[in-house]
Amino acid sequence: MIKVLLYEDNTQLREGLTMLIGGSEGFEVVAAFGNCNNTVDEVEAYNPDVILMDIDMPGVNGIEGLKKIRAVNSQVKILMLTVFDDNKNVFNAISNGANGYILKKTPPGKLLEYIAEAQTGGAPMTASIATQVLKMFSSMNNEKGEDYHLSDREKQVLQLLVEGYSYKMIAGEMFIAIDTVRSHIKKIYEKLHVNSKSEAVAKAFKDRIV
Amino acid sequence: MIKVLLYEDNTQLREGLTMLIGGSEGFEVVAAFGNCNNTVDEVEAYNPDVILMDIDMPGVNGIEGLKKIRAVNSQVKILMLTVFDDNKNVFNAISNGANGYILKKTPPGKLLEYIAEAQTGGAPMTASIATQVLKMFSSMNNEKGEDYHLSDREKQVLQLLVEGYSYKMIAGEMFIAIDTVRSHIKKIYEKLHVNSKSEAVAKAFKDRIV
DNA sequence: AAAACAACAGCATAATTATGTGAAAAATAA
DNA sequence: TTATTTTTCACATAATTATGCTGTTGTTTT
Repeated sequence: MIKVLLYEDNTQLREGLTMLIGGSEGFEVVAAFGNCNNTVDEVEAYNPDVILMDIDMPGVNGIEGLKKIRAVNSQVKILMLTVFDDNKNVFNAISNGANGYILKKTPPGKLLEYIAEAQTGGAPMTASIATQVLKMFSSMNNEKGEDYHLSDREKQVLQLLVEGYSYKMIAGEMFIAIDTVRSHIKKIYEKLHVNSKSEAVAKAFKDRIV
Repeated sequence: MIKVLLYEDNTQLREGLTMLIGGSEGFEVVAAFGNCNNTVDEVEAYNPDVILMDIDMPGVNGIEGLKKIRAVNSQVKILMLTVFDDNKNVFNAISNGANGYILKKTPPGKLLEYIAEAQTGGAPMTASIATQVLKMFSSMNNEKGEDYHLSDREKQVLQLLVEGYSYKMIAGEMFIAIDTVRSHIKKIYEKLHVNSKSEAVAKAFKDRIV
Protein backbone atom coordinates (compact mmCIF):
# COMPACT_ATOMS: atom_id res chain seq x y z
CA MET A 1 0.00 0.00 0.00
CA ILE A 2 1.61 3.26 -1.16
CA LYS A 3 0.85 6.12 1.20
CA VAL A 4 0.35 9.36 -0.69
CA LEU A 5 0.26 12.87 0.74
CA LEU A 6 -1.26 15.52 -1.47
CA TYR A 7 -0.73 19.27 -1.72
CA GLU A 8 -2.95 21.06 -4.17
CA ASP A 9 -4.70 24.36 -3.63
CA ASN A 10 -7.47 23.81 -6.17
CA THR A 11 -10.21 22.14 -4.16
CA GLN A 12 -11.79 20.37 -7.09
CA LEU A 13 -8.56 18.93 -8.34
CA ARG A 14 -7.52 18.01 -4.82
CA GLU A 15 -10.71 16.06 -4.24
CA GLY A 16 -10.54 14.54 -7.66
CA LEU A 17 -7.01 13.32 -7.13
CA THR A 18 -7.86 12.04 -3.68
CA MET A 19 -10.74 10.09 -5.14
CA LEU A 20 -8.69 8.72 -8.01
CA ILE A 21 -5.65 7.72 -6.02
CA GLY A 22 -7.46 6.59 -2.91
CA GLY A 23 -9.87 4.52 -4.95
CA SER A 24 -7.12 2.61 -6.68
CA GLU A 25 -5.81 -0.74 -5.64
CA GLY A 26 -2.57 -0.40 -3.70
CA PHE A 27 -2.80 3.35 -3.14
CA GLU A 28 -3.91 5.28 -0.10
CA VAL A 29 -4.21 9.04 0.36
CA VAL A 30 -3.18 9.65 3.96
CA ALA A 31 -4.02 13.35 3.81
CA ALA A 32 -4.57 16.22 1.38
CA PHE A 33 -3.91 19.90 2.01
CA GLY A 34 -4.56 23.11 0.13
CA ASN A 35 -1.27 24.72 1.15
CA CYS A 36 2.08 23.67 2.51
CA ASN A 37 2.41 26.14 5.33
CA ASN A 38 2.83 23.33 7.84
CA THR A 39 4.25 20.76 5.53
CA VAL A 40 7.13 19.72 7.76
CA ASP A 41 4.83 18.76 10.62
CA GLU A 42 2.38 17.11 8.29
CA VAL A 43 4.99 14.99 6.59
CA GLU A 44 6.21 13.96 10.00
CA ALA A 45 2.70 13.12 11.19
CA TYR A 46 1.53 11.14 8.17
CA ASN A 47 4.81 9.61 7.11
CA PRO A 48 3.87 9.19 3.43
CA ASP A 49 5.80 7.24 0.80
CA VAL A 50 5.13 9.72 -1.95
CA ILE A 51 4.15 13.38 -1.88
CA LEU A 52 2.37 15.03 -4.79
CA MET A 53 3.18 18.70 -4.62
CA ASP A 54 1.58 21.35 -6.75
CA ILE A 55 4.04 24.03 -7.84
CA ASP A 56 1.68 26.97 -7.92
CA MET A 57 0.13 27.44 -4.54
CA PRO A 58 -0.71 30.58 -2.61
CA GLY A 59 1.42 31.27 0.45
CA VAL A 60 4.30 28.85 0.49
CA ASN A 61 4.66 27.64 -3.09
CA GLY A 62 5.60 24.13 -4.11
CA ILE A 63 9.29 24.79 -4.55
CA GLU A 64 9.50 26.31 -1.08
CA GLY A 65 7.53 23.41 0.29
CA LEU A 66 9.93 21.02 -1.42
CA LYS A 67 12.89 22.77 0.16
CA LYS A 68 11.32 22.72 3.59
CA ILE A 69 10.64 19.03 3.38
CA ARG A 70 14.05 18.18 1.96
CA ALA A 71 15.70 20.11 4.77
CA VAL A 72 14.45 17.53 7.24
CA ASN A 73 13.64 14.49 5.12
CA SER A 74 15.67 13.20 2.21
CA GLN A 75 13.85 9.89 1.97
CA VAL A 76 10.27 10.65 1.05
CA LYS A 77 9.65 10.77 -2.70
CA ILE A 78 8.32 14.05 -3.96
CA LEU A 79 6.62 14.49 -7.31
CA MET A 80 6.05 18.00 -8.52
CA LEU A 81 2.79 18.78 -10.26
CA THR A 82 2.39 21.61 -12.68
CA VAL A 83 0.03 22.77 -15.38
CA PHE A 84 2.72 23.81 -17.79
CA ASP A 85 6.31 22.85 -18.32
CA ASP A 86 8.01 25.98 -17.11
CA ASN A 87 11.73 25.89 -17.60
CA LYS A 88 12.79 27.72 -14.49
CA ASN A 89 10.57 25.77 -12.14
CA VAL A 90 11.72 22.47 -13.54
CA PHE A 91 15.28 23.49 -12.97
CA ASN A 92 14.62 24.64 -9.43
CA ALA A 93 12.64 21.59 -8.51
CA ILE A 94 15.33 19.28 -9.79
CA SER A 95 18.18 20.98 -8.05
CA ASN A 96 16.22 20.94 -4.83
CA GLY A 97 15.72 17.23 -4.84
CA ALA A 98 12.38 16.57 -6.48
CA ASN A 99 12.04 12.95 -7.58
CA GLY A 100 9.93 13.66 -10.58
CA TYR A 101 8.05 16.29 -12.42
CA ILE A 102 4.73 15.66 -14.06
CA LEU A 103 2.04 17.64 -15.78
CA LYS A 104 -1.44 17.85 -14.33
CA LYS A 105 -2.90 16.81 -17.63
CA THR A 106 -1.22 13.43 -17.26
CA PRO A 107 -3.91 10.77 -17.73
CA PRO A 108 -5.03 9.00 -14.53
CA GLY A 109 -3.51 5.67 -15.46
CA LYS A 110 -0.11 7.19 -16.04
CA LEU A 111 -0.33 9.22 -12.87
CA LEU A 112 -0.72 6.10 -10.77
CA GLU A 113 2.08 4.49 -12.70
CA TYR A 114 4.32 7.47 -11.97
CA ILE A 115 3.53 7.40 -8.29
CA ALA A 116 4.42 3.73 -8.16
CA GLU A 117 7.62 4.37 -10.06
CA ALA A 118 8.62 7.16 -7.73
CA GLN A 119 7.98 4.94 -4.74
CA THR A 120 10.40 2.34 -6.05
CA GLY A 121 13.15 4.85 -6.69
CA GLY A 122 12.47 5.91 -10.25
CA ALA A 123 12.23 9.46 -11.45
CA PRO A 124 9.06 9.76 -13.47
CA MET A 125 8.80 12.65 -15.84
CA THR A 126 6.48 13.36 -18.66
CA ALA A 127 8.32 13.22 -21.95
CA SER A 128 8.00 16.95 -22.50
CA ILE A 129 9.64 17.67 -19.17
CA ALA A 130 12.38 15.19 -19.93
CA THR A 131 13.04 17.03 -23.16
CA GLN A 132 13.62 20.22 -21.25
CA VAL A 133 15.89 18.53 -18.79
CA LEU A 134 17.97 17.03 -21.56
CA LYS A 135 18.19 20.36 -23.28
CA MET A 136 19.34 22.09 -20.14
CA PHE A 137 21.78 19.33 -19.59
CA SER A 138 23.34 19.37 -23.00
CA SER A 139 23.46 23.13 -23.12
CA MET A 140 25.46 23.09 -19.91
CA ASN A 141 28.01 20.82 -21.43
CA ASN A 142 28.25 21.86 -25.00
CA GLU A 143 28.25 25.60 -25.23
CA LYS A 144 31.94 25.97 -24.64
CA GLY A 145 32.03 29.58 -25.68
CA GLU A 146 33.99 30.98 -28.52
CA ASP A 147 37.06 29.51 -30.02
CA TYR A 148 39.99 31.76 -29.39
CA HIS A 149 42.13 29.54 -31.61
CA LEU A 150 45.02 29.35 -29.25
CA SER A 151 47.94 27.40 -30.58
CA ASP A 152 48.80 24.06 -29.00
CA ARG A 153 51.62 25.56 -27.05
CA GLU A 154 49.48 28.43 -25.87
CA LYS A 155 46.84 26.01 -24.66
CA GLN A 156 49.48 24.17 -22.69
CA VAL A 157 50.68 27.36 -21.08
CA LEU A 158 47.16 28.43 -20.24
CA GLN A 159 46.46 25.04 -18.76
CA LEU A 160 49.44 25.39 -16.47
CA LEU A 161 48.46 28.92 -15.52
CA VAL A 162 45.06 27.60 -14.52
CA GLU A 163 46.76 25.02 -12.36
CA GLY A 164 48.52 27.76 -10.49
CA TYR A 165 51.98 27.56 -12.04
CA SER A 166 54.25 30.59 -12.04
CA TYR A 167 56.19 31.61 -15.15
CA LYS A 168 59.27 29.98 -13.73
CA MET A 169 57.47 26.72 -13.07
CA ILE A 170 55.94 26.71 -16.52
CA ALA A 171 59.36 27.23 -18.05
CA GLY A 172 60.65 24.29 -16.06
CA GLU A 173 57.69 22.12 -16.93
CA MET A 174 57.85 22.86 -20.63
CA PHE A 175 61.64 23.00 -20.95
CA ILE A 176 61.66 26.47 -22.42
CA ALA A 177 63.09 29.79 -21.32
CA ILE A 178 61.08 31.98 -19.03
CA ASP A 179 61.14 34.65 -21.69
CA THR A 180 59.44 32.27 -24.04
CA VAL A 181 56.77 31.74 -21.44
CA ARG A 182 56.31 35.48 -21.36
CA SER A 183 55.95 35.54 -25.13
CA HIS A 184 53.31 32.86 -25.07
CA ILE A 185 51.40 34.53 -22.29
CA LYS A 186 51.45 37.86 -24.01
CA LYS A 187 49.96 36.21 -27.06
CA ILE A 188 47.36 34.45 -24.94
CA TYR A 189 46.31 37.72 -23.34
CA GLU A 190 45.90 39.27 -26.74
CA LYS A 191 43.76 36.43 -27.95
CA LEU A 192 41.59 36.29 -24.85
CA HIS A 193 41.40 40.08 -24.56
CA VAL A 194 42.63 40.15 -20.99
CA ASN A 195 45.65 41.60 -19.30
CA SER A 196 46.36 39.60 -16.23
CA LYS A 197 46.93 36.06 -15.20
CA SER A 198 43.85 35.82 -13.05
CA GLU A 199 41.62 37.22 -15.77
CA ALA A 200 42.98 34.62 -18.15
CA VAL A 201 42.30 31.90 -15.59
CA ALA A 202 38.78 33.17 -15.01
CA LYS A 203 38.11 33.25 -18.73
CA ALA A 204 39.51 29.77 -19.13
CA PHE A 205 36.99 28.51 -16.59
CA LYS A 206 34.06 30.50 -17.89
CA ASP A 207 34.59 29.55 -21.51
CA ARG A 208 35.69 26.04 -20.69
CA ILE A 209 38.92 26.46 -22.64
CA VAL A 210 40.50 24.11 -20.16
CA MET B 1 3.33 5.77 -40.08
CA ILE B 2 6.49 6.22 -38.02
CA LYS B 3 9.60 5.12 -39.91
CA VAL B 4 12.07 3.41 -37.62
CA LEU B 5 15.71 2.62 -38.35
CA LEU B 6 17.30 0.05 -36.10
CA TYR B 7 20.90 -0.51 -35.04
CA GLU B 8 21.50 -3.55 -32.87
CA ASP B 9 24.32 -6.03 -33.19
CA ASN B 10 22.55 -8.93 -31.52
CA THR B 11 20.82 -10.71 -34.39
CA GLN B 12 18.08 -12.22 -32.29
CA LEU B 13 17.16 -9.01 -30.61
CA ARG B 14 17.40 -7.14 -33.89
CA GLU B 15 14.98 -9.50 -35.54
CA GLY B 16 12.75 -9.53 -32.53
CA LEU B 17 12.55 -5.79 -32.46
CA THR B 18 11.98 -5.60 -36.19
CA MET B 19 9.11 -8.04 -35.82
CA LEU B 20 7.63 -6.24 -32.86
CA ILE B 21 7.85 -2.74 -34.23
CA GLY B 22 7.11 -3.60 -37.85
CA GLY B 23 4.13 -5.65 -36.83
CA SER B 24 2.53 -2.83 -34.89
CA GLU B 25 -0.06 -0.48 -36.22
CA GLY B 26 1.46 2.83 -37.26
CA PHE B 27 5.08 1.66 -37.15
CA GLU B 28 7.39 0.62 -39.94
CA VAL B 29 10.96 -0.62 -39.75
CA VAL B 30 12.66 0.83 -42.83
CA ALA B 31 15.90 -1.02 -42.16
CA ALA B 32 17.88 -2.77 -39.45
CA PHE B 33 21.65 -3.05 -39.20
CA GLY B 34 24.08 -4.88 -36.99
CA ASN B 35 26.62 -2.05 -36.90
CA CYS B 36 26.73 1.63 -37.62
CA ASN B 37 29.80 1.75 -39.77
CA ASN B 38 27.86 3.36 -42.59
CA THR B 39 25.23 5.01 -40.53
CA VAL B 40 25.45 8.42 -42.19
CA ASP B 41 24.70 7.02 -45.62
CA GLU B 42 22.01 4.74 -44.27
CA VAL B 43 20.22 7.51 -42.45
CA GLU B 44 20.35 9.54 -45.62
CA ALA B 45 19.04 6.67 -47.71
CA TYR B 46 16.16 5.57 -45.48
CA ASN B 47 15.22 8.92 -43.98
CA PRO B 48 13.71 7.50 -40.77
CA ASP B 49 11.70 9.40 -38.18
CA VAL B 50 13.21 7.60 -35.24
CA ILE B 51 16.45 5.66 -34.85
CA LEU B 52 16.89 3.02 -32.20
CA MET B 53 20.57 2.79 -31.48
CA ASP B 54 22.21 0.18 -29.33
CA ILE B 55 25.03 1.56 -27.22
CA ASP B 56 27.24 -1.50 -27.13
CA MET B 57 28.14 -2.51 -30.63
CA PRO B 58 31.36 -3.81 -32.09
CA GLY B 59 33.26 -1.46 -34.37
CA VAL B 60 31.64 1.94 -34.20
CA ASN B 61 29.73 1.99 -30.93
CA GLY B 62 26.39 3.66 -30.39
CA ILE B 63 27.76 6.89 -28.99
CA GLU B 64 30.08 7.28 -31.95
CA GLY B 65 27.22 6.47 -34.26
CA LEU B 66 25.11 9.08 -32.51
CA LYS B 67 27.82 11.67 -33.01
CA LYS B 68 28.23 10.80 -36.66
CA ILE B 69 24.54 11.14 -37.32
CA ARG B 70 24.20 14.34 -35.33
CA ALA B 71 27.06 15.87 -37.27
CA VAL B 72 24.94 15.84 -40.39
CA ASN B 73 21.37 15.54 -39.12
CA SER B 74 19.94 17.29 -36.10
CA GLN B 75 16.34 16.46 -36.92
CA VAL B 76 16.00 12.70 -36.73
CA LYS B 77 15.05 11.42 -33.29
CA ILE B 78 17.55 9.05 -31.77
CA LEU B 79 16.75 6.73 -28.90
CA MET B 80 19.64 5.02 -27.22
CA LEU B 81 19.20 1.41 -26.18
CA THR B 82 21.21 -0.20 -23.45
CA VAL B 83 21.10 -3.21 -21.20
CA PHE B 84 22.14 -1.39 -18.07
CA ASP B 85 21.94 2.16 -16.91
CA ASP B 86 25.56 3.13 -17.06
CA ASN B 87 26.21 6.58 -15.75
CA LYS B 88 28.94 7.61 -18.14
CA ASN B 89 27.15 6.47 -21.27
CA VAL B 90 23.97 8.21 -20.28
CA PHE B 91 25.88 11.39 -19.81
CA ASN B 92 27.67 11.08 -23.11
CA ALA B 93 24.57 10.22 -25.03
CA ILE B 94 22.70 13.16 -23.61
CA SER B 95 25.37 15.68 -24.28
CA ASN B 96 25.68 14.43 -27.82
CA GLY B 97 22.06 14.99 -28.62
CA ALA B 98 20.25 11.73 -27.96
CA ASN B 99 16.51 12.22 -27.65
CA GLY B 100 15.94 9.50 -25.16
CA TYR B 101 17.56 6.67 -23.36
CA ILE B 102 15.80 3.42 -22.69
CA LEU B 103 16.64 0.03 -21.30
CA LYS B 104 16.37 -3.06 -23.47
CA LYS B 105 14.27 -4.73 -20.85
CA THR B 106 11.55 -2.13 -21.43
CA PRO B 107 8.32 -4.01 -22.09
CA PRO B 108 7.16 -4.03 -25.74
CA GLY B 109 4.14 -1.84 -25.12
CA LYS B 110 6.21 0.84 -23.49
CA LEU B 111 8.84 0.66 -26.19
CA LEU B 112 6.31 1.51 -28.88
CA GLU B 113 4.98 4.25 -26.70
CA TYR B 114 8.48 5.68 -26.29
CA ILE B 115 9.12 5.61 -30.01
CA ALA B 116 5.91 7.49 -30.61
CA GLU B 117 6.79 9.99 -27.91
CA ALA B 118 10.21 10.58 -29.40
CA GLN B 119 8.71 11.11 -32.81
CA THR B 120 6.49 13.89 -31.48
CA GLY B 121 9.34 15.69 -29.77
CA GLY B 122 9.29 14.11 -26.34
CA ALA B 123 12.29 12.69 -24.57
CA PRO B 124 11.38 9.25 -23.35
CA MET B 125 13.47 7.78 -20.60
CA THR B 126 12.93 4.88 -18.34
CA ALA B 127 12.42 6.04 -14.80
CA SER B 128 15.74 4.61 -13.65
CA ILE B 129 17.60 6.57 -16.30
CA ALA B 130 15.70 9.70 -15.38
CA THR B 131 16.83 9.21 -11.81
CA GLN B 132 20.42 9.23 -12.91
CA VAL B 133 19.95 12.28 -15.04
CA LEU B 134 18.34 14.16 -12.19
CA LYS B 135 21.10 13.11 -9.85
CA MET B 136 23.78 14.27 -12.24
CA PHE B 137 21.90 17.45 -12.76
CA SER B 138 21.47 18.31 -9.15
CA SER B 139 25.00 17.30 -8.28
CA MET B 140 26.25 19.72 -10.89
CA ASN B 141 24.39 22.52 -9.27
CA ASN B 142 24.53 21.78 -5.61
CA GLU B 143 27.84 20.35 -4.59
CA LYS B 144 29.55 23.63 -4.01
CA GLY B 145 32.59 22.10 -2.38
CA GLU B 146 33.80 22.82 1.08
CA ASP B 147 33.00 25.85 3.09
CA TYR B 148 36.10 27.86 3.70
CA HIS B 149 34.13 30.16 5.99
CA LEU B 150 35.37 33.32 4.47
CA SER B 151 34.08 36.44 6.15
CA ASP B 152 31.69 38.70 4.27
CA ARG B 153 34.40 41.15 3.44
CA GLU B 154 36.71 38.40 2.27
CA LYS B 155 34.02 37.04 0.00
CA GLN B 156 33.60 40.48 -1.51
CA VAL B 157 37.30 40.78 -2.15
CA LEU B 158 37.46 37.32 -3.68
CA GLN B 159 34.51 38.13 -5.88
CA LEU B 160 36.30 41.19 -7.20
CA LEU B 161 39.50 39.24 -7.73
CA VAL B 162 37.55 36.76 -9.81
CA GLU B 163 36.20 39.61 -11.87
CA GLY B 164 39.74 40.65 -12.69
CA TYR B 165 40.15 43.61 -10.36
CA SER B 166 43.60 44.68 -9.24
CA TYR B 167 44.31 45.50 -5.61
CA LYS B 168 44.07 49.17 -6.44
CA MET B 169 40.70 48.74 -8.11
CA ILE B 170 39.38 46.69 -5.22
CA ALA B 171 40.48 49.37 -2.78
CA GLY B 172 38.63 51.95 -4.85
CA GLU B 173 35.55 49.78 -5.19
CA MET B 174 35.35 49.00 -1.51
CA PHE B 175 36.51 52.38 -0.19
CA ILE B 176 39.36 50.92 1.81
CA ALA B 177 43.14 51.31 1.73
CA ILE B 178 45.15 49.11 -0.56
CA ASP B 179 46.94 47.72 2.45
CA THR B 180 43.63 46.57 3.80
CA VAL B 181 43.02 44.79 0.55
CA ARG B 182 46.35 43.08 1.02
CA SER B 183 45.36 42.00 4.51
CA HIS B 184 42.12 40.51 3.28
CA ILE B 185 43.81 38.73 0.44
CA LYS B 186 46.46 37.30 2.69
CA LYS B 187 43.73 35.92 4.90
CA ILE B 188 41.88 34.54 1.90
CA TYR B 189 44.99 32.76 0.71
CA GLU B 190 45.43 31.19 4.11
CA LYS B 191 41.86 29.98 4.18
CA LEU B 192 41.92 28.62 0.64
CA HIS B 193 45.44 27.21 1.02
CA VAL B 194 46.77 28.99 -2.03
CA ASN B 195 49.39 31.59 -2.60
CA SER B 196 48.56 33.50 -5.70
CA LYS B 197 45.72 35.44 -7.15
CA SER B 198 45.18 33.09 -10.04
CA GLU B 199 45.10 30.07 -7.78
CA ALA B 200 42.49 31.76 -5.65
CA VAL B 201 40.46 32.54 -8.74
CA ALA B 202 40.75 28.98 -9.98
CA LYS B 203 39.65 27.63 -6.62
CA ALA B 204 36.76 30.05 -6.52
CA PHE B 205 35.53 28.65 -9.80
CA LYS B 206 36.16 25.03 -8.97
CA ASP B 207 34.50 25.15 -5.59
CA ARG B 208 31.82 27.56 -6.73
CA ILE B 209 32.63 30.00 -3.96
CA VAL B 210 31.56 32.71 -6.34
C1' DA C 1 58.48 31.48 -53.51
C1' DA C 2 56.50 34.79 -50.52
C1' DA C 3 53.69 35.55 -46.66
C1' DA C 4 51.88 34.30 -42.39
C1' DC C 5 52.17 31.96 -38.24
C1' DA C 6 54.15 29.26 -34.39
C1' DA C 7 57.69 28.57 -31.21
C1' DC C 8 61.58 30.11 -29.33
C1' DA C 9 64.56 33.62 -26.85
C1' DG C 10 66.74 38.04 -24.92
C1' DC C 11 66.76 42.62 -22.65
C1' DA C 12 64.71 46.30 -20.10
C1' DT C 13 61.43 48.70 -17.20
C1' DA C 14 57.32 49.70 -14.71
C1' DA C 15 53.67 47.88 -12.19
C1' DT C 16 51.67 44.59 -9.43
C1' DT C 17 51.70 41.00 -6.24
C1' DA C 18 53.32 38.19 -2.22
C1' DT C 19 54.98 38.12 2.37
C1' DG C 20 56.32 39.71 6.89
C1' DT C 21 55.53 42.31 10.94
C1' DG C 22 52.81 45.16 13.71
C1' DA C 23 48.73 47.27 15.55
C1' DA C 24 44.19 49.62 16.64
C1' DA C 25 39.06 49.95 16.47
C1' DA C 26 34.79 47.45 15.99
C1' DA C 27 31.91 43.68 16.01
C1' DT C 28 30.76 38.97 17.74
C1' DA C 29 30.96 35.06 20.58
C1' DA C 30 31.73 32.70 24.94
C1' DT D 1 32.96 41.06 30.74
C1' DT D 2 36.49 38.78 28.49
C1' DA D 3 38.04 36.55 24.47
C1' DT D 4 38.05 36.05 19.68
C1' DT D 5 37.35 37.42 15.13
C1' DT D 6 36.80 40.89 11.73
C1' DT D 7 38.04 44.95 9.61
C1' DT D 8 40.97 48.40 9.17
C1' DC D 9 45.70 50.54 8.11
C1' DA D 10 51.01 51.11 7.70
C1' DC D 11 55.89 50.18 6.27
C1' DA D 12 59.11 47.37 3.97
C1' DT D 13 61.14 44.11 0.75
C1' DA D 14 61.45 40.38 -2.46
C1' DA D 15 59.37 38.15 -6.14
C1' DT D 16 56.50 37.97 -9.91
C1' DT D 17 54.03 39.81 -13.59
C1' DA D 18 52.95 42.98 -17.55
C1' DT D 19 54.60 45.34 -21.48
C1' DG D 20 57.45 46.87 -25.17
C1' DC D 21 60.67 45.94 -28.69
C1' DT D 22 63.65 42.86 -31.27
C1' DG D 23 65.16 38.76 -33.40
C1' DT D 24 65.94 33.62 -35.25
C1' DT D 25 64.17 29.33 -36.83
C1' DG D 26 60.99 26.34 -38.64
C1' DT D 27 56.28 25.15 -40.50
C1' DT D 28 52.15 25.92 -42.92
C1' DT D 29 49.28 28.41 -46.12
C1' DT D 30 48.54 30.90 -50.21
